[in-house]
Amino acid sequence: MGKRIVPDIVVARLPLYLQTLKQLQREGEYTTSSNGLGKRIDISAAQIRKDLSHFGEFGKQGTGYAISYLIEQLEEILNVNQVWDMALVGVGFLGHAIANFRGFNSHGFQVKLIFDNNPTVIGSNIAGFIVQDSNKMEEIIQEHNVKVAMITVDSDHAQEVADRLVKSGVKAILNYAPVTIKVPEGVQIQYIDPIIELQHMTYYLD
Amino acid sequence: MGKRIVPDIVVARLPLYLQTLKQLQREGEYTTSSNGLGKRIDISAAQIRKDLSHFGEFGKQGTGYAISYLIEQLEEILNVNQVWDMALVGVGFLGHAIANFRGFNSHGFQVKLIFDNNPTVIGSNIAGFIVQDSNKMEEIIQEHNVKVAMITVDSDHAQEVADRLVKSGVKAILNYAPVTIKVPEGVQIQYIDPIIELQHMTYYLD
DNA sequence: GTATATAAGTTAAATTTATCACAAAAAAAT
DNA sequence: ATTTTTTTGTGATAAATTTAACTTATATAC
Repeated sequence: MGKRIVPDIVVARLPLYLQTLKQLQREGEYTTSSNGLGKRIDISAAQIRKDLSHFGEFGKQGTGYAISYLIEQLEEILNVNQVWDMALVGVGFLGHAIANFRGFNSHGFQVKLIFDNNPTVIGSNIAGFIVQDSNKMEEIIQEHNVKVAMITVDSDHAQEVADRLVKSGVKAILNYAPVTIKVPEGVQIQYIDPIIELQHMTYYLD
Repeated sequence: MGKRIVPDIVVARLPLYLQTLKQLQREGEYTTSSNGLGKRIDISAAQIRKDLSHFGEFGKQGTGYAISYLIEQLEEILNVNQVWDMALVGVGFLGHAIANFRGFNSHGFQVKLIFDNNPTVIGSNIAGFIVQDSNKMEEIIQEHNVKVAMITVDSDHAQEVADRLVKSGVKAILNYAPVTIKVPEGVQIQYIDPIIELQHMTYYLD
């Protein structure tokens, strides 16, 4: 039946389900239920079942879900039954931390290219990668057919970098710069911004 | 009329409005409109007006919003017309990056305490702070009356650290560990997890 | 001075999202 | 072997959220 249109808010919850299933698996569990899974992450059992029902039938009445099977299925749905090469643009403290993060690999991603425009860091080795000149970004990204990128440059340069990434064929951008970026239709963008999250919380504090 | 109950989804958008208004201000603008603001961040003008209407009347027909005034008001609503001291627990690469991040200060936050359990880093100086022994976390956090904390320890220790933070009086936790954490009623929690965001995007890629 | 354009705040409508409740199926208990 | 319990997937219902439309006010153009 192909990929029907699924609400984005549903898609956004799938990675959390996947993460939690993997954790259950690490804890030695083999099966779980919409109820058991939901308790873990404070999501109702009905919602989990409804969400999954957009993609097929993965459970069994009376027993629930076979964890390894549901993981497989979710990985396929989310297209992480493969490893996406990523480009990282900007190697300040944050870029450094991301380059050295060992958590991507087992979840469908790996850093492949690192860029910066600062001559003092270009050519240096970070987490096993030679930092490349961001002037050659378009060329190198195209050559390596990289489709996913992370931006950790400062706010003033984030839009320009994003534009160049898009030109190079990048289709998904994770932006750490605290600024909204415009991308064309068909290019995905997500934001990571601690200040946004902190201010969201302080609303509820006195 | 006090603080009526405002949908959390509305509250979640306010920090983005604030961020964008500050940016407009840096660009030299003095006024904006729901339309102008919305265009920047791909949110409809009606939604911005509706969101703001939960908190009062901040604009003027015909002209729109005075940026500096709206910034002031949003800062008050979000309780960032003050500076919140923060504790940072865990000083790996990521903790390092956060400790050195210069962006918190102008948005209502500052790192005040840094903790780790690794004897080789305890006592060392990071971004001007002496890393403290996490065994003394409760005591020191209470003493400094810190209400906001960031967790950058590994997944296996995140819940335990969160529990101890809560015991110490922390009321808002920003968790960077890729695991869901349980906190009691009245304690705020938010997550930052690049893998979740990346997988959300790869759903839409082929 | 009058007409036109801009734009907030709000009420109503439309849409989206989440919950509920139940039939069907499997497993466990008696 | 039958009853009870667990649990899925789903259609119906309820709730939440967004959009649209409208009234009022201000500013600008003529």
